[in-house]
Order: sequence, then C-alpha cells, then structure tokens
Amino acid sequence: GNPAVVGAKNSPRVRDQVLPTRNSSFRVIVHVDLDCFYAQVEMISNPELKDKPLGVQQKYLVVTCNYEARKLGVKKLMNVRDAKEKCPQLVLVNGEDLTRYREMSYKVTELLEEFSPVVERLGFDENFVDLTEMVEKRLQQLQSDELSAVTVSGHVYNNQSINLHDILHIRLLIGSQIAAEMREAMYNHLGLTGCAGVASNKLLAKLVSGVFKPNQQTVLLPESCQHLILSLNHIKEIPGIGYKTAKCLEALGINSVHDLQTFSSKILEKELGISLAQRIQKLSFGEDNSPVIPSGPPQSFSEEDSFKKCSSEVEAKNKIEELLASLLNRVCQDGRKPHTVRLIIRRYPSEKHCGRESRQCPIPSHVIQKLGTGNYDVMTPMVDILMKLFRNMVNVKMPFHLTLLSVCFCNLKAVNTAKRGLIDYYLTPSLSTTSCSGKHSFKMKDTHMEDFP
DNA sequence: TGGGGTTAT
DNA sequence: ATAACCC
Repeated sequence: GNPAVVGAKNSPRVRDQVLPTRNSSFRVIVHVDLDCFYAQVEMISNPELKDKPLGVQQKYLVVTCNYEARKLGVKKLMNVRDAKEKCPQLVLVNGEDLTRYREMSYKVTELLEEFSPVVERLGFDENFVDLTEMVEKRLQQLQSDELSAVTVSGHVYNNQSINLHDILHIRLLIGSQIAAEMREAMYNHLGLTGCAGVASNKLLAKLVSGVFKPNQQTVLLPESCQHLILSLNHIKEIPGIGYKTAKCLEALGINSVHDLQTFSSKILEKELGISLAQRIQKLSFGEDNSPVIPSGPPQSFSEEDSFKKCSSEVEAKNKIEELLASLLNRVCQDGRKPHTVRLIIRRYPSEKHCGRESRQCPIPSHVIQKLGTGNYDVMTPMVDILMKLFRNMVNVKMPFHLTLLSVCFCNLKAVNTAKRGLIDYYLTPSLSTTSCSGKHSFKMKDTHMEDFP
C-alpha cells in the first residue's frame, strides 16, 4: 500500500530516513491492562488478603476477584451466593466506594504519561499509549549494526518468527521493550501487575494484550494479524461491537468474524447506517485508524447507588444528599468547576436493560462560585435544584418505585480561562484561599500575580 | 449485574 | 435526553 512504508521496509539504514513519523502511517500502540484491578488495590491496602481467595463485592455481586479465587471457580460478576457456594473460603471486601480505585487508576495513567503524553484511559484499569514517536527516537539512537541485536520482550503472538530486516518488526520489538519498562515501573512504583499488548493499532493492541494472562505481555507482528482477529469465536468479542450491534448482525446471519468480513458492504450500510457499517467491517479485518486520544482530566464526575426500593420523596432526598456530599468533595479536589448537574433514575420494571431516565440543568453561577470553597453552604441550593429535577421526572403524587439514583456533575470548566477577570479573581475568596493541589490546578493564562503588588 | 466512564445522535 | 459503546 503506502510507498513510504514499502520503501522503509527493506532499508538497512534506518538512520538515513527523514521525517520517519510523517512519511509512514505505521504506528506502535500499547494497551496496558491491569490484572483484577480492584482486588489488587485491596490486597495492597491489606496484605493479609494476599494469599487468600479474594472477591470484591458490590451489592450482591462479586465484581472482580484475585487469581486465587479464580482457580477455585469464582468468576467476574458472579452472584455472591454462587461464589460462596463454589468457594466457601472466599474472602469478600466491599468495593462500592470507588475512591481508592479511582485514585490508583489515575496514578497508573500519570505514570504512563511520563513515558509518552498520549495516553487514553478505558475504564479504570486500561490505558492505550501511542509509542510511535518514542520508538522512532530509540531507533534513531541505534547504530545500524545494533539493529541485528534488537530483541523482543515478552511473547510474540502465534510464535511468529521475527525478521530483523523488517523495520516494522524492529519497531514493534522496541515497542515491546517499552511496554516491559512500563510494567516494571508500575510494579516498582505502585506495586501493580498487569498485561500489555503491542501492535500497530488500538484494536489489535487490545486484543493481543489478553492472549497471555496474568502479568504477561504479547507483541503482534503484522503477518499474524488475520490469525488474531479470526481466532475470535464471535463478533461480539470485537471491541466496538456491543450487545445491540451483535444482535442486529446475528439477525442478518452474521455470527463469525469471517461472516462479517465477507458480508455485502452495501447491505450492511443499509442496515446499520454507513458510519457504523464501515467502521465495524474494517474492525473485522483488524483495521482501526482511530487515534489514541489523550484523556486528560475527566469530563464528568458521578456517584450512583442502586437499591431494591426507593418509593418516597424523603427517601430519595436522603440518598441524593449522600451522593452529593461525596461529589462535592471530588469537585473540590479537581480544581475545575461543573456548570451542569444531572439526576439519573432507574424505575422498577426496568423494561429496558439500560432503562434510565435523566434530567439536567445549568448550575446557577452564584452556586458555581461557592463550589469548592467549603466556606458556604452549597448543599442546600444544590439539593433544591436536584429535587426539582427529581419532581420533573417522578410524579411524587403517584406511587413510584426506583432502583437507582445517580448524580452527575459535567460541563467542567477551568476557573480562569476566559470570562473570569482580574477583579473577579481577587474578589473571590475561594481562589486565593483554597488549595488547588495536584496537576489539575488552573493556570493563570491572562493574569500574573506579579502584575499585582 | 455494579459503579463508574465516553461519544454520537 | 437518550442510546450506544467501554471497563
């Protein structure tokens, strides 16, 4: 395909190439996936749990468990009853409060960002890193006679033979070395183990990271791409094809990855829309040009609680106050301010699998200003707003039965970017008195303290 | 199925 | 505001 790639492929003198990342579309991506993350965090918190079968419980579910427990038959998302039956010695810890998991999760992302700033989070326990530039720099440091001494770190998918005359192989091997350094750093600095997959795009990196499973890594060389994607037993195993799309494809008689590869593009586009159809059909060939997008700080903060039954307004208000109190702490830490608040509910016969309803509204500016100060009561006005949203969704004069409440702060804005001026800054106690520790502290773009004696 | 997250429509 | 996707 790409002439630049073909030209580079047989070139023995890597250092003579100019603009290596611009004239080639070949990327090196790593997917880093922590082993049973919540269980690992719990074992670090309490080392006595280390050699015992451990499960992390949320409500009546074991959401994850360590490998001791897995050996004894416990699976992720298993009912507590079933898990105890399978494994009576199972130790359970409650994992409904995500605070420590979230904090550790961001420590991992920040550690990876030290290698290369382009890090995309996927959930709390997975990260993608684009290593293309880093690999290119290391290649340029190598003398041409050192190329023949480059070695792989970890497994090579499908036991494929390495060709050291193939520059793409060399790049991926250097990627595997960086992946090993990342896993070493995660273990040495944070005490965490995990898997890594190195490949030429996000899809393949993610698929290959799971091939050797706990605490190992695998690199995929281009010649084994089809082997990997065709090794999947069902289209639903392709990240990007979820429950709904899989059902839709099954209705068309598409069950295997090969079925999807060979299915009529025209018909698929008519059924799923051109965008989704073209995207997933490319995925079925292992093609994925989506970039690694730096996640940066979160776009939203939310807290939720599920329960068997909530059927009165007072009950709902109490739950909302609990959720809100935790959220206000988190928002205070972040340093930015949310400009929108949302309330989410789930009603009892949750007809749909994901039957949630929500109402949102802007947060009044006088309330925004009080956020993060701790000096003023922000609970009262926020609860008032949330209860109005609640009554907008739920007719409290009629019987109701809710099984979930969630509060979300979103539309986060840095405090000083445009509208806030100098006078405003000096008149707002929160900004001069609140400690904004951490890397998310706002920057004074147009304002400098030196300007004001 | 929990308690989170994201983007597209 | 919802619906899809991810963990």
